[in-house]
Amino acid sequence: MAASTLTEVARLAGVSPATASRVLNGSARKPGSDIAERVRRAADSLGYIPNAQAQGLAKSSSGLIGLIVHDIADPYFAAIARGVQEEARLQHRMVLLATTTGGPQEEREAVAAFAARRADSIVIAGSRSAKPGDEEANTELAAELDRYCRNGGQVAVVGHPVVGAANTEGYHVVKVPNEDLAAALAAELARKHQGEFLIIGGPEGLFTSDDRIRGFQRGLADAGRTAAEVLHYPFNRSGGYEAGTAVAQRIKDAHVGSNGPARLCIFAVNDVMAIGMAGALRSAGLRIPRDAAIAGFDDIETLRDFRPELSTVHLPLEEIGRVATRGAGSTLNGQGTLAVDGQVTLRRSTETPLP
Amino acid sequence: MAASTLTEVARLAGVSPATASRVLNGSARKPGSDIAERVRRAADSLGYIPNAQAQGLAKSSSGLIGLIVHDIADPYFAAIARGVQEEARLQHRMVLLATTTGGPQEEREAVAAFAARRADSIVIAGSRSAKPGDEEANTELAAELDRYCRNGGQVAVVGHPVVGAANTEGYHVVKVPNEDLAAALAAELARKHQGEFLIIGGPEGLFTSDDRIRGFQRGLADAGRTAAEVLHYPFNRSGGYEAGTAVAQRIKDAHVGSNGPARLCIFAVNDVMAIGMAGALRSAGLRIPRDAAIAGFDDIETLRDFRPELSTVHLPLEEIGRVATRGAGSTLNGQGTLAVDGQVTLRRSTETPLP
DNA sequence: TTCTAGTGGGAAAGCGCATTCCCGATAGTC
DNA sequence: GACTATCGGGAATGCGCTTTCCCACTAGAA
Repeated sequence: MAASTLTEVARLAGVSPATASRVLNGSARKPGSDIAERVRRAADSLGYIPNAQAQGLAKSSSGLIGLIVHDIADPYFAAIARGVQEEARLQHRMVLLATTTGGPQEEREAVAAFAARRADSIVIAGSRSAKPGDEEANTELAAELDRYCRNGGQVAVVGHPVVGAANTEGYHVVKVPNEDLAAALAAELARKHQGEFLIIGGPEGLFTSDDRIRGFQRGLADAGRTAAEVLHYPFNRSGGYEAGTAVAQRIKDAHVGSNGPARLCIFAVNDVMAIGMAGALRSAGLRIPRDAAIAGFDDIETLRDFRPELSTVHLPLEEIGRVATRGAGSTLNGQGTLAVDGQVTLRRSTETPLP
Repeated sequence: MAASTLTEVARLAGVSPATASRVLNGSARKPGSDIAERVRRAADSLGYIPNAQAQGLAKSSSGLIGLIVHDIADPYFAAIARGVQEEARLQHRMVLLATTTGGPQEEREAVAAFAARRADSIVIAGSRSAKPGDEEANTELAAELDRYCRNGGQVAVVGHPVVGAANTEGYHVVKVPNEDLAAALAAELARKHQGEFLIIGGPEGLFTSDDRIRGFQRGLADAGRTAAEVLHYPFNRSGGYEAGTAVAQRIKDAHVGSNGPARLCIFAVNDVMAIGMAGALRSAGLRIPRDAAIAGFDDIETLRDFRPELSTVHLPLEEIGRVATRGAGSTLNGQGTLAVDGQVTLRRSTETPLP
């Protein structure tokens, strides 16, 4: 038994397919109530489910929202995804998920796939990158997005515009003030922290990472401190852990002469890296904040149960997901920049330990 | 400018739409290489992207996999989603996401929406429930699934069959031996733990929770221990926290007379509840494992960085997602039960503290 | 009464594609 | 060389639905 069609419903109700369509799927024209009732009963008894593909084809719109993340199991993306999902539900749309661990090339494929499915809008949450090898892929991604927009699609990018993307109508950017927030964080930390600073960044060329690094350095400079050394590691927990093992050795070495330099303050450009870092330091027998201070960025939900409580910059992740989806959902405001704000949040990991 | 169509490509290449279709979208018949080349060039120059909706309509299949979870930001579901996503990519399909915080009613809607989109298969990861008010909704959900299967859809349910679902062809269950694993956990804990046991469960009627409770009790009984008291709270972190505040008071009261009873051992039926519980106890000034032992279930990735290290039952969550997707992807093995296994994993949270 | 405006329903034309069927041309067989 | 199989391409149909256009009919105005 194949799923029953609108035509079958119409026949059973003794009306034309046109009328059945008008009754069952909101149309401007409302058929008479007796007829409507008859159609509805017929649909019910047949267990009619409209074929969204056919509807989409006829109306050329699909009720689909494409979401691109690097890794859905990363708490950062998961939180954004939750926001997207919420807003999508409000708009009676469904979310189409794509994960792209592998950079612009995969993102381009995802955009093409979404375009093929005629998604109404696309939300790109993964961070943009301008790594040396990625120029071409980035250009292609931009071209793909451009084409998608010109065909009436709506795009919202979280954090940073896609390199080289034309400022087409339908192209939105959810602006996250990464740089300013990182600067504010640095300012706060500089106030209460006398020792050196160390920055653990993602790969060079990753905008989110670069912005935060730049901001942090600016904050330090404004506070009259010397620039911090920057280490580059993968932009995930493993990267943080890796960095941590290296840093742990340094810290120990520094302590050798005893009466060593003041405690190091480490800024990891996102929370998962900070968590990895903390894990590595702990494995090495170091304690936080006793032997080093650590701060992260994002304020992912995981931090709630992480100890020591991690200083970070709070970002309204779900809200970001909602805003992006909303922005990409209504063509009303045309192109434009949507903004969200964050907040420096100091916790125990950067407190000065009692002597 | 609207997206270009196959017909336009064909015209530009000077061939019929049929030929263009055969060239661009893998057909059994391969047109001559010169013609193929011409078509491909035409498609390229027009930036042709096939309309998946139309393809789906014509072929009546969509390349879509529907995934139903309670909350995509919950680490448990996020991990499963990652597995589903991986496998979907292998199958060149896309994942359609639905979150249903609200029980069978919403799940039914999600299934209907997936059916409307003609998803090739559906993976249901949220746990089944048989709460008193849910009978009707459950019946409807079962009916909806049944209809979906009869129309050729493939369904994979994680953990527990949907109540009342007919054993239709195309209906798969990924069996998780919750009960046995919980029993094994209880056995291990009974060996090293002398004091009383306490079980923090989810709402009554939630199968996953009930199975684990039953298993744990059985394990205790087999070890000659008296049955544990069971408390019911919401099946998430908040539920665990709530339970924790109540339990903290008990523990303190018990200690009042000093020389009180042996340390309590708490089994929370999933890790997020265990984490919430641990958080509440810590807030109340209690320490783990000094003042109480805690064990969870699932071994979510978050545990890796949680302290104290939580004893739990390891479940291969990503693998579960993959297996479910695979099972629901190939109609080869027909209906049937797919199995995964877990492993009791004892860590510090249930160790006996040094006196 | 006659004409117009308005109303409610149906017929039919797509939406973009896959696919069946058909047909001309070429190759192969005796 | 006549006949059949095979191949490569095109015409046409249909997937299930929306929407425009058209028509019959009723009601109101002159």
